[in-house]
Amino acid sequence: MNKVIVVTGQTATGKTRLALTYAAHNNGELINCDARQIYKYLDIVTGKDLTDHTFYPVDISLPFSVGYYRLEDTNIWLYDIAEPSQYFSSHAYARLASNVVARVLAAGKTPIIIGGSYFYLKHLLYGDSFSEKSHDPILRNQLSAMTLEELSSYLIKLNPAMYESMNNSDRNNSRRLIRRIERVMSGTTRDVFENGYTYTLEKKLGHDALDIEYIGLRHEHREQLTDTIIKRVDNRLKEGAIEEVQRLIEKGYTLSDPGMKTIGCLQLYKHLREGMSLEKARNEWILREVQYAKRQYTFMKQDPHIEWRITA
RNA sequence: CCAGGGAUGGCGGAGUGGUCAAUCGCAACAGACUGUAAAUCUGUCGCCUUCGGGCUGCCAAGGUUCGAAUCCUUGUCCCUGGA
Repeated sequence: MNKVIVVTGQTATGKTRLALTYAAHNNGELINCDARQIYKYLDIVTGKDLTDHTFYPVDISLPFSVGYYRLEDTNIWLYDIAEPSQYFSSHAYARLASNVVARVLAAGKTPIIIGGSYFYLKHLLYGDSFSEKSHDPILRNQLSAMTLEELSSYLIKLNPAMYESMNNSDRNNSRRLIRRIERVMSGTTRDVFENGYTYTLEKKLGHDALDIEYIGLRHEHREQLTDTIIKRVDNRLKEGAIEEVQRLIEKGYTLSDPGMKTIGCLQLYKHLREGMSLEKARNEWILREVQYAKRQYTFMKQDPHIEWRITA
């Protein structure tokens, strides 16, 4: 039976280190599942673990530059697949990642999916729909001018059941309302997670069954989390995070580009362009990252398959 | 030492006699998550509670008033200008 290893969990828990150990013992290759490391030029801020910056492209005829880097004695896939200005989605991730998983399996190796973007992972492991209808930027743009009340009544008019199925939190979330409207208008109203937490990865790959080892790494408590993140942020600043963001600014990227909203990048942008002090930018970076780590665990702990481990 | 300004819940900051346990923002805590997810959104947020309500409360002490975070007196501390 083909083996697939998944290493997810909170940020700054040493996922890469663990994944590399797995790779060494299982003849594995790493597949990135980090929503920010998919962006080019965001290396230091997102903490890409690269020693050799030679990129080996592989054409899989999708509008992203898929390929791998060499890392220690293995390969790491799905770094640097999109421009910071490029729209990316969980759906695109699931397609790309399952393609790469198939490729690695075909080469007789063990795919090791690694990263803390649980929403992406959820789509890859449990998502069931590969609808060809993509997002509709024009529609989204039009809808984004509407108020919450207008969006709600519009959706109720289009499909009351769809609105009814939303919880209070989502009904106040204009992005979610817009996406529902978009789904209704494109006819993709089917539940992508209709099978709950039943793996759908096999089906996507056309494999019979996969032996999935699914690890989640988390911090023991808040203090440890905070300490680790402080060290990490200071380290990235030392490694040249500011200069990296400066280069992005010089390339012409602005806060309207998706990649620029990355934690750390955003704060350094404010420091470089909006007069925020470096100290304040640093503190906000740390804070946002800690908050993010907590959100990650809230989301992930619902997944019954994750085998949790406390990071050392 | 003189003149003026100010002290509000973990922080910032509204409120200038009743509808104030006190707008709002942040932080914190909990949660949501069907193509932006390191995103976006929701709930709680003085103490106690049988969730009806009860208690303490806006620097301190005293006073005015039916009633004070809000008015008066004194004290303490902070800020600005002048000696």
